[in-house]
Amino acid sequence: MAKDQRNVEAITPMEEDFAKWYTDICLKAELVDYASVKGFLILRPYGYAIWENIQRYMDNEFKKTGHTNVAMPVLIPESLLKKEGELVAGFAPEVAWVTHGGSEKLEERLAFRPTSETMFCDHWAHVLHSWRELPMLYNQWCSVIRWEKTTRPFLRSREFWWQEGHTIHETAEEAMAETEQQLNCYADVCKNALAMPVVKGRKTDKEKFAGAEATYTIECMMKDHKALQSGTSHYFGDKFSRAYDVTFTGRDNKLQYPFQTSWGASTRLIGAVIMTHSDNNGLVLPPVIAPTQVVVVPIAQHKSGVIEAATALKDRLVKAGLRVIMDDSDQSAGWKFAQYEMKGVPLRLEIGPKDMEKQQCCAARRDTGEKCFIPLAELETAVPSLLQDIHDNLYRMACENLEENTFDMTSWEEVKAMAEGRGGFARTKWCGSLECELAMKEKAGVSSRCMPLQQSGTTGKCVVCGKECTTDIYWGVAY
RNA sequence: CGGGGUGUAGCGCAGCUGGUAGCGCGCUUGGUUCGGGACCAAGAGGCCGCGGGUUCAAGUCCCGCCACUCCGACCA
Repeated sequence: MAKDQRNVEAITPMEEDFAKWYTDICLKAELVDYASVKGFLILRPYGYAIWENIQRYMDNEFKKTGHTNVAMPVLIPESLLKKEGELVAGFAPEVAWVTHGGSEKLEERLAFRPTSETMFCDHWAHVLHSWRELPMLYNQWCSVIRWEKTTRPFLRSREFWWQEGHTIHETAEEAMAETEQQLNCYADVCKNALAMPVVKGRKTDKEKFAGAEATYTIECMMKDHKALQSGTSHYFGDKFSRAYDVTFTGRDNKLQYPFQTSWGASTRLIGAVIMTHSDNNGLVLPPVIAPTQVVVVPIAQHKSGVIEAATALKDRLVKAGLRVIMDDSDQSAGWKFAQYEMKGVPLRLEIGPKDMEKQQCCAARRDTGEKCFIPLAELETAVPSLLQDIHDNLYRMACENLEENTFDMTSWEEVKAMAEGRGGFARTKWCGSLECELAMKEKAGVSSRCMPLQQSGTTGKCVVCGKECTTDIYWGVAY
């Protein structure tokens, strides 16, 4: 009836079709729109506001550890891009090229950056002279283009927005420490801002970044038990320095090559947040990144004093430092409830004539749907504390999902059964050979996610070949 | 790149065997409503994805293309 008439507004339940559920949320929570070029996205105001909050939070963290922001050009001359062989080989199939300037054909093709290592190296080759100038701790916020074959909002698009940190250091140890520090930074951001637990680990040679000596990753588990790589940190050694001839005079007065890192996290994090917390009523946002943390809905707003009471509520919370809106539009209260649930607003406050009499308002949590009454006198303490509870609860539920769907396994047959069933992460022993890694993909249908930083230290048998080995590794089906 | 699905109003769709479009939601205006997706009335809104063909006549049949989407392969 009324419900049926509203079907247009409803989203596909995740149990029915997880992929459809996901894109429904992206569109109906008004995060994105499809652009006119395949694989390109428009971040709508609400989606961009989420990204801005993630950006602000991360940028602040980067600055705490001495990083500064820079801006590099979007175009890379072909000759520059090709100086480091592995990087070119890795990215060649997905580089977009500019071939004309106005009506004239260019002498040399220009690549739209798929990542900016080459330009940072080129720049450092110009400006770096002495060990005294090290380390150089740079970051840039930008978009990059990779010509992906299949695309999905936030998870894989041909253009995406991200930050890429690039640093050079005097010693390998320092660069390694930086790589690790930034991996931990990402994990902390996930926990404290996005309420997402991660598995920290190192990628196998097969899965590591083109040209890197070591790639570290944070892997998240989505509600469908698939893995999403949500951030990476790379250690390059002096490989790029040598390829691009970046040198400095060391303390010993000899010419040396600096050691380099890069690390990145993108708008994919928004996809991760969606698939970690959201439900069949729509988006669920952690309070730290929610553009609107509290929505005030006046009830029976035509009655005298209600709008004023709702406005006062909003003003007090804004003054307390929260992001709050009050919706006195002509929609029915029920419509507003559903609408702000769709948009993932963490907390809704209702105030009507009955509440005004009792000097209270009604609070409804987005995460659990629970309602409670807050005495108006306690507003400024009760609301922030509720928001904190919501964050903690989201994190706790995401941890449960990760833990309950991570399994210790000893044979590829078990892993296969899991992958084909409810999914999840399989934690096994691995001998370290490419053959066994490939076999897991072929036989069990999973790819290696990472070798967790926390290794058990025990000895066991490789999940494929049965050889004695010590390395713990995670496998899963990935986005 | 391979396989499937879908393109008709802003959104979701109907339109059987050809006769140049319809429903619901949304939108606009006015009124009554408001504690879980309100109701009444009057309106506005269409190169039926694009290009060819067949036909007196094409949303409908045929061919080609494009876009979106799902599943693989590939892939930060």
